Amino acid sequence: MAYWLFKSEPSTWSWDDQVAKGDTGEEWDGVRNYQARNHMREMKTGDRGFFYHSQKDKQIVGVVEVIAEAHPDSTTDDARWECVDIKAVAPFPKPVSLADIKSDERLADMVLVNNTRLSVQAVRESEWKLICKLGGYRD
DNA sequence: GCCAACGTTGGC
DNA sequence: GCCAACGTTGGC
Repeated sequence: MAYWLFKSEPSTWSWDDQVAKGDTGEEWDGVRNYQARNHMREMKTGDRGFFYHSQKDKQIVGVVEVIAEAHPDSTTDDARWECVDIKAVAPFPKPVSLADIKSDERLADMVLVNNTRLSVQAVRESEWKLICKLGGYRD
């Protein structure tokens, strides 16, 4: 199983919006970046991801699950762009902020720290476990 | 609101 | 194929 991180501006698409979709989930559309798209192509049903609020929030607020593998992005006719569907699994009892992550040397290699602009990122298993712990979330 | 970092575009 | 110009993102 692989782990990922999905980043969104809460004013555009927030954790609450995601939760409101329930188990039906929603496609993670609108990605127009090759690196991010390539990550989505690698995703398998059942993979887990963090849901990160950028901009004002700057924290990981919950866990999502991939429920459909890469398919054409319905918001464009451009065949280059694909996306997966995800659903909310559970919120973090204690959201983990960017500042928390930056202050922990064990997370210094996270993409979130080193390539802040990438909207869909890969997360290492060690990072996943540590952040779940920090967030008070039991997998 | 500013600015750094990065990706994309388009002229040559 | 290179590189300058431009647009966007996101942290501060």
